[in-house]
Amino acid sequence: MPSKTKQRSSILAALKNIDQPVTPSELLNYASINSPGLGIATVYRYLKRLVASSQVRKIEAVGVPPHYEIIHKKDHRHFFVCYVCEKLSAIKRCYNDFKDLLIDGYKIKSCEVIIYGECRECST
Amino acid sequence: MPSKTKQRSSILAALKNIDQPVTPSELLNYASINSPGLGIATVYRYLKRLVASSQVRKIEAVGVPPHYEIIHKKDHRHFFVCYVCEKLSAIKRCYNDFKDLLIDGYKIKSCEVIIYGECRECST
DNA sequence: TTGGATGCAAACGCTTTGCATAATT
DNA sequence: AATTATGCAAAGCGTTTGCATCCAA
Repeated sequence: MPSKTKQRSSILAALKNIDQPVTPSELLNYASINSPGLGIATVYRYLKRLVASSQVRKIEAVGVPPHYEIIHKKDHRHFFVCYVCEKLSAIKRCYNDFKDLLIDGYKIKSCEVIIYGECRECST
Repeated sequence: MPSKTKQRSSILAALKNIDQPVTPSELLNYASINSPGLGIATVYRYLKRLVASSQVRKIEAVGVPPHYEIIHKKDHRHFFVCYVCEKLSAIKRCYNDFKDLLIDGYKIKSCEVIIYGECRECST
């Protein structure tokens, strides 16, 4: 079953199943269930393609490693980083556009909002 | 003049003079003018302290290396990344808070907005 | 048979750390 | 004298790349 050419579909399926930001190594672990022997290089190579083709979003936040997640529509999302448990999570989809932030002559392609604080579990 | 213990003041002065997001190596170059022989390790070590003490903000955006900048008040800023020239810049200070994004039980400490697109120079 | 996909290991670049030295108190 | 700061070089770590192999068309 783990034919050597079905690695990409395992990676993509993993991304869709998780539907939350994940790190490359987390993705490797998850996708390896269906694709034993999958290499980290393949994960990185495919993620790069997916980002380039706007199927996947790369999220870089302070204090946590880069995360990746499936893009559903032309949405953007807000992310939350807890500085106690150091976890990154998507907090909601948001269809607001940020035209009020527009500056003359600048063309907005996408927008990323990252909120840092303390999550519910760590607040109590 | 370049006594071995005035390195930190050179680094801090450079950050204040620039007053724009810079990479560690850019900061090294700039601070080295007043502190020849300054090492990159000292820059990283001091930046870490400054971030920990909330004097400096670290900005991580997709496609560009991490940048650092002086924090002026309890402001937050919006950043713009041009995907053509691949430069990151601060576009304005913003004193809005993001209470509308608040979720029950979450405590917001800070918020970062990064806009990706095409800058004025690259649009023309 | 030709081109793309993959795993492995080496290479890479940024960041951190160990250690000896030097400055500060 | 003890503590802290520094430069250098080595180590770390995540990511990329070269290359031989494997698979698909």
